[in-house]
Formats: sequence, structure tokens, C-alpha cells
Amino acid sequence: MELRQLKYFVAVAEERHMGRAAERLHLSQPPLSRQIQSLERELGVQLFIRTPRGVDLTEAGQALLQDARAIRLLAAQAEERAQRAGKGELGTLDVGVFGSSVLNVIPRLLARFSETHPDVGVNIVLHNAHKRLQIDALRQRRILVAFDRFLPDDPDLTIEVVTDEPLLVALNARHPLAAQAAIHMDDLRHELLLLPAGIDSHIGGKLLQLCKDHGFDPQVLPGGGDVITTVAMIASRVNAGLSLIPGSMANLQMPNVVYRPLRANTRATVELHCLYRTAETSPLLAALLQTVREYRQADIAAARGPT
Amino acid sequence: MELRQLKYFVAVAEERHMGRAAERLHLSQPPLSRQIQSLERELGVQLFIRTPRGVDLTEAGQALLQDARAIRLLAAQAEERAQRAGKGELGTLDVGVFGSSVLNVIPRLLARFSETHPDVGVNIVLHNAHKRLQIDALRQRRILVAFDRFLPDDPDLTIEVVTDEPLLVALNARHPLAAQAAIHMDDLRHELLLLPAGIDSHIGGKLLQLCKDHGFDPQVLPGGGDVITTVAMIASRVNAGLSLIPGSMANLQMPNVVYRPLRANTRATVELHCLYRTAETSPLLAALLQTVREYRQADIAAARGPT
DNA sequence: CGTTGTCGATACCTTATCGGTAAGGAGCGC
DNA sequence: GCGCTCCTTACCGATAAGGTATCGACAACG
Repeated sequence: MELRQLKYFVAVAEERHMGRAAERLHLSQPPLSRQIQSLERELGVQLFIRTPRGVDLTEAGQALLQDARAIRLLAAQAEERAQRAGKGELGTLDVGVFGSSVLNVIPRLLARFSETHPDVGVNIVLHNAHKRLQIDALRQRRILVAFDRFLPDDPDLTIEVVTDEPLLVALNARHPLAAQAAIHMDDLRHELLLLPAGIDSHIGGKLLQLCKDHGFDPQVLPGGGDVITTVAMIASRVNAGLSLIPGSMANLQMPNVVYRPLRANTRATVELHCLYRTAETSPLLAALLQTVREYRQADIAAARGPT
Repeated sequence: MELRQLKYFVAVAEERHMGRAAERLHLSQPPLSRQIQSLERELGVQLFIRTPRGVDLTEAGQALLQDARAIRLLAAQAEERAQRAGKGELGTLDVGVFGSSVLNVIPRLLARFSETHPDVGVNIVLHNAHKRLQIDALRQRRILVAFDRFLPDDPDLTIEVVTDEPLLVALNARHPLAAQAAIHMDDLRHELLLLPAGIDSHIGGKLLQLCKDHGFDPQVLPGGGDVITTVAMIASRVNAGLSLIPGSMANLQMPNVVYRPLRANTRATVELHCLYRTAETSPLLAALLQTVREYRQADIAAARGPT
């Protein structure tokens, strides 16, 4: 039994007439007649009663008609679904996010993706997982993409910039510099700088480079591993330092902590990345990356527009 | 897209290896490889990623795999259902019954049919319909078979005996003959006989013939059209007659009416028939007729056994 | 670092199946 | 009874499926 035969069968059953069915199928009548016969022979059941003015369905034919319609419908849907899945419009997208660095951008980005890809289930598998865990999950294919701030590491994994955010100075409200509306890098020359992550992290490297660009090597202390912990340390005056954090973290209100921008002409930003397997061919990834790039372009355009 | 291609696709998807899949399909590898390619080309979507050790499903392939399994399952079920429908094991059987004559046999017969054909829905479309209505329904194909007592009428319709039942004498409890345990036909010579149906009905003809066989022409009065009405007339002593009714009607208890058998050696029976379109080809009818004939044979055997 | 083995793809051939044309046969209506 | 309608059969060419041999790519191994 083949789908073609079912198509022919349904046409004949609906027309109750081989000639008309053949016409509808853009086929001449004898081959149609033979296909129906072969179907009947294969099933071992007569499907039509031949009458002088056409054909009538037998009980078996009536039973098959229902099923044949369902099968053909399902087959058409299957074709469409396969094609849509191939375009990344269908499926489940597992992502990992490091929430403390992405209170703002990632939700907006994923929301936009969901709008343009309504039949893709976006599944946040890892939330607030450390980079190591995210990279492991990526390697083990448990997630398709990870959002965090990464350093180039492995050629198997590709890093792509999602957005870059201005750095803010986070400092205790009682700190003398809190009195200033904006802070110049030079103001930080003799301050104790809390590094949110290690010296070899993306943000850590950025901060040190920034200080070096302004002609000094800051006095640094470990900031606890992530930005939230660093801000908490500033709030509680542990080590009495201050830090530079991504702008989106200003959403994180904490008692006794204030955020101050850097002086306007200071180009000090950190990037937010997405990370994916270089060899990955999934159309879901391609679709997401397209959204990411569009978002990034809109971001750049918006940053340039007001300037 | 054809079912054959889906079969091949599922095999490859399950084996994740063209060679093994080909083996499983009793096919050599190159044709299989080509079929998969043609399927991919037709859908416009890559279904497999070729790796050095086999193949992996793409997202599109994963989507199609689910659907392909469902389609193949449905197709297999469709084949089976068509075959079963062709054997009369599936479908809906619409019947008409004249309930007043069949308080006993028809329910048992239909119950037996339902046991041997559990997936056939037996649908009593006409109940207590007059013969005329039943025959009309049969002609209009609203029912497939009618149960009643018929006279041969139309070559388009075939009558078949379902069972024959002994005749009982139905009489008012105050009637002198009610004192007898059994009644001889000769006892009825001077009685007023109520004819349940017309003189030209099956039962009417039977009664008159029976009397004639015993050497008298009875004095008759119309019994009201059906057996139940006749019994009701006897109960109410309207016209003060008595009647002969089918044995199964003894189930019909009515105040002041008693039933008495005829003397043992009297071979006086009426038949119960089923009626169907002679040209009907429905396997449901064939299946029902087979049950009817088996029932009839068992009936005859049971009647002969004790004798 | 070449060799070997594995795997899917390709080339080429054979065979089966499908669709088209022409003619046949059954049944109904005029 | 003639013609019409409709399905079937017969025959032919085209298309597509399956088989064998071989290729090319890649990984593992010595």
C-alpha cells in the first residue's frame, strides 16, 4: 500500500466514478482502474462495487476511506513539519543562561525569538550555572547555546557578542566618591577594586585593561566569584572596596549601594556573549543566531543614533 | 513521499546506519541511500547528517521520525480494518425487528452475533414497525435486515427462516377449555378464532391451513393486526374468541389470559423470518446470516434431540 | 605517516512498475 | 437492437526501483 494509491482511492471514493476521479488526478482512466485493482488485490478485499454508472463503496471501502483521509492528512502535516523543523521554526531550544549577568538583555532577546518562532519551545535548562557547567552542558549537547561572558577558549566552541553594556561604578553609599554624579577612571587610581570574577575572566580582564589604559595598575581583591556577590560585599563594606559592573546590573537594588556612571567620554564596556558548538548544524541555532545578530545590529544602531 | 520511503527512513533513523538499515530491510545499501536522498530532495530538507560512523538525525529528521512512525502505524491499522470490514467483523449493522413477535429469539440471536462480532455495532433502527415500514426501510437501505414473519413477495427481497415455534392456544381464563392442560385441534372446531393479522399474513394463513388439515373451516374474526392486540382482546373478552399464537408470546403475561399447548402429536408451528435484499453484498449481512443459519441448525438439533 | 577498514555516494545495468493509447465487454436506455 | 457509458484488458514506452562494482572521505591503527 502506498500513499499514491490512497490518494487515488480517496479520489475514486469521493467521485464514485473512475473517469471523473482520473480527470481530477490528471491521469487517464485505465491506470487508475489498475491501481485500484492492485490495492484491492493487496488488501485481499473488494473496495468498490462496480455499477453501470460508476462505483459504490463496499463496507471495507468505507472503512478504508476514513483511514485513508486521516493518513493523507497526517502525511501532509508531516511534510510541513519536517520542512519547518528544517528551518528552525519547530522544535525545542535548550539554552543556558547566567542570570546574574543578564537581568535585562536575555529575556528580551528570548522573547523576541519566541515571537518570531512561536512553535519553538524555549527551554532554560541551566540558570545561574557557572561557566564550567555551561560549557560542559554545551559539550554534552544538553544545551544548544549558552549566554554568559566568555573568554575565547576552545575552537570547538564559538563565541559571539550579543551586546555590550557600559560599565558602572558600584560603591557603598558612604564612600566619598558617591557624592559625585559621574566618576572618572582617574578617581579610581587609589581605590581598592573588587574583581567580580577571576583575573582571567572576561570581566576581570576588561577591568584590568581599562585601568592600564588609564595608566595605573589597580589594587585588586577577589570579589566573590560573581557580580551579585561583589555588590553584596560592597553593600556590607567587606574589604571596603568598590567595583565596576555591567550596566544591566543597576537593576539590582541593594541597600547602601549606589551606582555611578563613568564620565561620558570613557568608552568602557563589557560584552555579553553567546556560546555554541562551532560544528553545530541545528537550524534552531541558526534561527536563534539570526535573532541575536538582528538584535545586536539594532543595539548598535540605537547606540549610534543618539550620539 | 511514499510509505515505502517512510519505512526506509524509519529504519535508517532507528539504526543510525545505512548499511544495517539496508540489511534490516532486505535491501542493498546503495538503493536505500538513494531513496533517502530522494526523500530529502523532495522535502527540501536534510534529514540525516552523515558522519564517519553512520548517520545522525537532524532536527527535521527527528520531527519526521515521530510522524513517520505514526503514519506507518495508522496505515497498518487501516489495512487491518479494511480487511476486517470486508469480513463483516467491523461496522454498523442496522436491523429492523417486529418486537411483538420476537420477545425471545431475536435478542438471543443478536446477542450471539455481538459475541462473535464484538466490533460490530448492532443498531435497532426499527422496532415494532409494521411489515410495510420494514420493507420500505429495507428498500431504502436504511436497514440491512428485518426480522418478522413474512410472506414471499418480491424477488428483490429474500426471506429466510430463522426459527419455527410451536403454536399455543391463548384463551381467557374463564373459557371452558382453560380447564384442560392441553388442547386438541378438534376442540377448536366450534370456537371463534381471532386472527392476529390478516387472512393473507403468514400467521393467518398458517392458522387457516391448520384448521383445514383437521377438517374444518373455523369461524374467524380480525384480531386487531398484531399478536399483542389479539391477546389483549382475549384478556378483555372482546368478541369472546380465542387464538393460536407463537410460543415465544407466552412470555407475555396478561391478566385473565392463559396459554395452553396443543396436544403433543400436533405439528403446528409458525416461522420467524429474516428478510434482506437479494442483491445485497454486505459482509455484515453475510456474517449475520451465518449466525442465523447456525442458530437455526442448533434449534433444529435441539428440537430433534429430546424427540 | 601511510595503510587499512568503514561508511555513504556514485556509476552503470537490469528489472519492475507506472502511465498512456487502443480495443474489449457488460449493462442500461432510447 | 443499437448506441452510449463505464470499467477492464492488452500492449507499449517511460520512469523509477533495486543490484553490483567502485569511488571518495574519514578515522583508527600499526
